[in-house]
Amino acid sequence: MPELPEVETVMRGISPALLGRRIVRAETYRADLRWPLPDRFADRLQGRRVLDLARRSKYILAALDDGWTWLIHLGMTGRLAVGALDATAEAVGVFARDPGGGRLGGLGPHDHVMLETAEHRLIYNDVRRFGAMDLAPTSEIASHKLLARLGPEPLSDGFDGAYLAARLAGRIFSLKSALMDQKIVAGLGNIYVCEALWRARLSPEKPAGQASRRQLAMLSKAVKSVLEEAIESGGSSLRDYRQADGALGYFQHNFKVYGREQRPCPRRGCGGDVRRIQQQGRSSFFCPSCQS
DNA sequence: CTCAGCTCCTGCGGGC
DNA sequence: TGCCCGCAGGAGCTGA
Repeated sequence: MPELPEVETVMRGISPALLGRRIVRAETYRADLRWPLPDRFADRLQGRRVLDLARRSKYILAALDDGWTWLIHLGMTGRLAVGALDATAEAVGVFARDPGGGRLGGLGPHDHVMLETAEHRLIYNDVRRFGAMDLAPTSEIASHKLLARLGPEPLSDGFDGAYLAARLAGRIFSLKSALMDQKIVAGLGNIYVCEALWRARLSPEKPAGQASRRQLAMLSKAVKSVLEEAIESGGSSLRDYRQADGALGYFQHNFKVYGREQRPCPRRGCGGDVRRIQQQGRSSFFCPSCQS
């Protein structure tokens, strides 16, 4: 489900229940997600206090009080549902389902990890199990195998037109591929890549090395604004998720091109129709008449 | 090194 | 109604 804005929103959503809290109980219901869970995973979470919550790319990083960091990736379908155990606890049911009913009473299909603090229960659910969890020493977290080669955060100052120009010079692969490549920029996925390219009026098929400096400056700005708006949308609609299904994870976002094949391009005065093509086995949505 | 294609897994919606 | 096919928001791995 999640790209950077959704992961950011999930992290903020679980923060009230986890940050500064002690994990008093932890259980796993299968030994593997995408990869095997660490040895004695539940035991190693149990009793730990969460000192810090952060996001890097699409990973959530929870620093624990024993010097280890709990790393979470939601894959395609991972969700973290939070519910209150104590009637006095703050209700922070981001992505919670059936909050008033039996949800907390027992496990549902594809619930793989559960933990409790004094006041809340948090359940990791992942239908396709492309998600991942790991434990790594906090002092070495940046060199974790999954994080070490990630490119810059798209919302950081280091991600700009000059960076893209340097990184893409001479490259023959497409702009779509470039933005999807986590080593070039970390945290984008299929949806926001399509949206950013539309916003920058650049074709997903354009060879990356052929984009001008000016176009790449526009593109970096488009990436930032698309993500910022999505985070803002997620943050502002956070409360709605208390009783919403996780399927709304993309925040009833009004995508301009994603999923809008054959519908009119929403750009004023364009008049074109959105097309869908396949690139690297993934769908790209774009408007051929205003994106080149 | 570069890049395209395959792969893991499950569920859903559309067409016949 | 039931079956088959294509598709799904990720990303590591393989091999040309």
